[in-house]
Amino acid sequence: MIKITLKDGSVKEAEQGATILEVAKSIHHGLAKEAVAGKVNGKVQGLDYKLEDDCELEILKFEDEDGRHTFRHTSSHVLAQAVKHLFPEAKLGIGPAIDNGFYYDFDLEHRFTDEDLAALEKEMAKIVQANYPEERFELPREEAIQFMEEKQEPYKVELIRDLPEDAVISFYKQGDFTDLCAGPHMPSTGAIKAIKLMSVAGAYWRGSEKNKMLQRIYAVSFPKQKQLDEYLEKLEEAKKRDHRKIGKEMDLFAFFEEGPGFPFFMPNGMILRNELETFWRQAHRERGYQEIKTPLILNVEMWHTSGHWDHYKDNMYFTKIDDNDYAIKPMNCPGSMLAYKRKMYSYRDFPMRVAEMGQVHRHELSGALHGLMRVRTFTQDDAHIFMLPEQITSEIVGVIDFVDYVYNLFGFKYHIELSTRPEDSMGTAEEWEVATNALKEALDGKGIPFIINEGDGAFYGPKIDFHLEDCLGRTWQCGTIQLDFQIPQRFDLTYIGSDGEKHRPIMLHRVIFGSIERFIGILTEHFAGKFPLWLAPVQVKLLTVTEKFAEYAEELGNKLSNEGLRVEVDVRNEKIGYKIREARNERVSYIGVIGEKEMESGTLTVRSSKEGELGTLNLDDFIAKLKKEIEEKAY
RNA sequence: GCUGGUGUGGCUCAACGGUAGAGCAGCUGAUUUGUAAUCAGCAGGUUGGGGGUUCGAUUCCCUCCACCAGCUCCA
Repeated sequence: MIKITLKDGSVKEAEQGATILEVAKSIHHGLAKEAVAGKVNGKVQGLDYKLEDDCELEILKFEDEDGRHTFRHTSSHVLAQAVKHLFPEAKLGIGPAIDNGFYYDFDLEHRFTDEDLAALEKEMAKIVQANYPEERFELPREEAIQFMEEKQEPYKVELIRDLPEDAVISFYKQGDFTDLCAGPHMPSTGAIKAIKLMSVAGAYWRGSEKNKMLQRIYAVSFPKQKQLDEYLEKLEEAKKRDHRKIGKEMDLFAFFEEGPGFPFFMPNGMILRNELETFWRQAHRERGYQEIKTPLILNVEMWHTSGHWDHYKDNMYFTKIDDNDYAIKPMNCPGSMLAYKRKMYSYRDFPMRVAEMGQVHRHELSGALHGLMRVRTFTQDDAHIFMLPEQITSEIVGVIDFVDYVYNLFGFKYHIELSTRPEDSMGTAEEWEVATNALKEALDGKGIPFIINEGDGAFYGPKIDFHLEDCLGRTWQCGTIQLDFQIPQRFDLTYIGSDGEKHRPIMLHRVIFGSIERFIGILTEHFAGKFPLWLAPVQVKLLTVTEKFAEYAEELGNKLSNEGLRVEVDVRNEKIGYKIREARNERVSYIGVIGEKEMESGTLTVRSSKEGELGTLNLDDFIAKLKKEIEEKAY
């Protein structure tokens, strides 16, 4: 007998060699029914995995992330099997589970159409119906290669060849289909009751644009049809929050064919933007930042000095002035370096925090543009912090806290990534290591979890990235902290130390919002257009029941307006239901209805976009409520 | 940039080898109305641009542009 410690801490005895499924059955019949995999001493295993020693065991259901991955990984094999049935000439790429589903890559001359996807769904249903058991087997390297060569799967052969010498090479067989796979898998294909093939997209083999582009089929699967229906419904709901849709509906911003990737901000959008900037300036003043503004265009020589010419010119726009070459800035740092160099500094001046709302232009690939999230001109809420070596950690921590404060203000969830040295970079390995460690230590010191994003740093230094989610759960980098030993060298920045000698300052680049444009995109989707009151383009809209009350409504409107509130008054000769409907569609924060009883009692009947009906309030109470809400930046 | 898809009045969409239609929005008039659409009338489009096939193209073909999904890239 072996001892199995379960997730709740209880200990269960079982015969040596018992499978996870058998243990699940012995705990509860229902649990065994829902089980999709197990976690043995922290490692995910299939339900048929035999427990040989004392261990910790967690039974995984579809609701558990690891369980869901196993379920969908098996789903991807079902997809591949279906494709092989219908398109035997298709060559297999890879087919992993991802956060919200799974995909499989195929190399195939024929292009998958919507009709093909429908046919594949049917074929997959047959495979599920057949309930093929998943049979695992291992092969030595040469045999494995030979096996896949015989099946004419060149991509699989390449994968096997690239596996480390000592790797166990395993395969999973389900009916007439066998795939190279580390597993684990479901015991059989039968549990995958609901499958939806979502889309086909091109994807480079192994993620490199130098390789052939394969066809990737994205899909989702669930144990129950109902779960799939709910998922699809949720997706539809999420799409209603899309900032491109809401931006149009609320008239916040616009794009025109004349300027792809160049957003126009409309009056309502400018209110949001200006409120954000006002808040930003105040918050920076409180934290000891100065503010500057540097030009959009500087000569090309300077971009050689900064290193941008060598490492970034494909993303830059250029222009000529009097036959001399100039570039439009893609980043604010070089301008900030010139500003720094205008005078001498003492170590006593440090840390020196210099902020800039800087508009930059970058040539992004046409296919990468996405509403306000990725544009070709955007405003970074930039700052450069010049400091002494011993100030590095406290400054980084200060910025992390600043970002956290701002994101919490909106109730954002975020995750942090640490991006390390890219292939195309400046500086020595030692400098990169020191800089990377400084960032890492600051995060570790605060006990903040982060993931490492290898090779994704800026060309001049490693960075901490703060990622926020959009309506579909896609994440976008917003805040970033970048430690830079390179650009201060290139511009020969100095300060006078306590020893009277010249030294090189350490510099930090950082943004909080990241880009105002992207941040507004995220805000819009996060709040579905129902912005916190302090940001709302229209805070109050007064609606008259009939034209009789127009004069009184205008008078109230003026009073509210004089209190600094953004007010509109709708005195049109329309039914009150119609006006309410319209105001709601405009996502006005507070709707005030004014009719006979309100005029007599000097009140208004209020409806909040977030709280619904609030009843009848007198004007002073209403103003006080709104002012408090604005003051608190409540959301 | 790459792969696939889409492009019809301000918005959402219909039609289709025979020269475009609806709803909403807009304008005009009537209605004076109590919590998500009052009624009627009017106006609005060289069907993304260019080229080709055809007696005839919005429809078929080519090309360019933009947008959407994904890849690559990134704030």
